[in-house]
Amino acid sequence: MRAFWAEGYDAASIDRLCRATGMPRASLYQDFGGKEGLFLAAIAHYVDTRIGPLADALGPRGTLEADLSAFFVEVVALATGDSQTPGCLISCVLAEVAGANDTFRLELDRRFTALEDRIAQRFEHALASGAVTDKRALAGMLAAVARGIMLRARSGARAQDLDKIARVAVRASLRDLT
Amino acid sequence: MRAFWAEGYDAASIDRLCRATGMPRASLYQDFGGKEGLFLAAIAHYVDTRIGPLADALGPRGTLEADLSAFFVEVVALATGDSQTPGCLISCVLAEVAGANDTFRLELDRRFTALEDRIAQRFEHALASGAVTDKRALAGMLAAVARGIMLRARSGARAQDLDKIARVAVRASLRDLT
DNA sequence: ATAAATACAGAACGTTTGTTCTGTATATTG
DNA sequence: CAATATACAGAACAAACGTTCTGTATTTAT
Repeated sequence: MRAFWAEGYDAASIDRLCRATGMPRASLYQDFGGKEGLFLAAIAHYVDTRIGPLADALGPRGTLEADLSAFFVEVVALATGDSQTPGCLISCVLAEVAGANDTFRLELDRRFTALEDRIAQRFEHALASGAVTDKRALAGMLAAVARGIMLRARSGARAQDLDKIARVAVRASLRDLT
Repeated sequence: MRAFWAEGYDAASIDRLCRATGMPRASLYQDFGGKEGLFLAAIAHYVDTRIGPLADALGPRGTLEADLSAFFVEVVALATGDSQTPGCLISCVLAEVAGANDTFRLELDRRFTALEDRIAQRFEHALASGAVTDKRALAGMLAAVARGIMLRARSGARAQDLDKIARVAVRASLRDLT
């Protein structure tokens, strides 16, 4: 997972992946069927271990504002926490290979949709069902900000600057609700 | 440019690039020095022909709201206009290879910063200099939304849904200004 | 027209790629 | 303990990679 994350899909060679996982080539092909299968397994592991906590921060635990802020704290931490793996495996790596590979494009769509659903669900909990705002569009907007933050981290942006962006997004989206 | 955009950096082979450009291999190496140089030239051409019009839409031409809306119309059009090249060459392709290549990471940072500067400049024009809002953070937030839209288009999202996200972002950011 | 320089098509280079195969060691099971 | 299956390390594979080279057209400039 970390090899794909740091270097990208094509640049991470089977040799390197074997060394990184401590896995013999034969077992890798036995267990995952090939590079594509290994990559999809890495994505699944990434979602379990990295995106999971991030979605959990949405709660509901506290106020809507507190939960959204906590979510973005996790986003920035994931994007900048390890200097060897800046950005997001899904937004920065899967998104590239999704251009020419239908399997990967569908996987990307599934993972993107899942996060938006999770954010929209938090809004459903917080707001009267008759609220004027389109909750799915609002969730999509916040997910877009999160992904933009991931991309910006890939270019080496400081966590402090990304935090500012996140705070603006949370405040603006809350004002949009009224 | 379109070959890199559609297939990604590594997947676009020199053979394919020669066929796509109608350029002999020797001339390609003569004029661009190699694959990296050709890719950087493709990025520059992309900025000139695709990002330029998008930045021009920011004006100032009309009201702040009208100019921001026009900007996002261009963003969505660029992201979804050609089904063979979904998303953004910079946000979807350059961002991946930036993980393992310092030249590309610096290039990514330069291009990202340039767009944020352009958006911030539009805010400087519209707002009293003493306004409470951090214009750079607000510009960074809108740039993040634009890049999130580019990513979402890479997964096959419909232009109609991306437009909704853009409208929410414009409205929320304007409310944040007061 | 003649000389110098550039442009070109394609073969050739050595690597590296993803994948499969071979033989041996290690577990597992009855 | 014996028989069978699994796991392993590394060789071997054809294919594709980025890059360089060779010889021949084509253009440019005097």
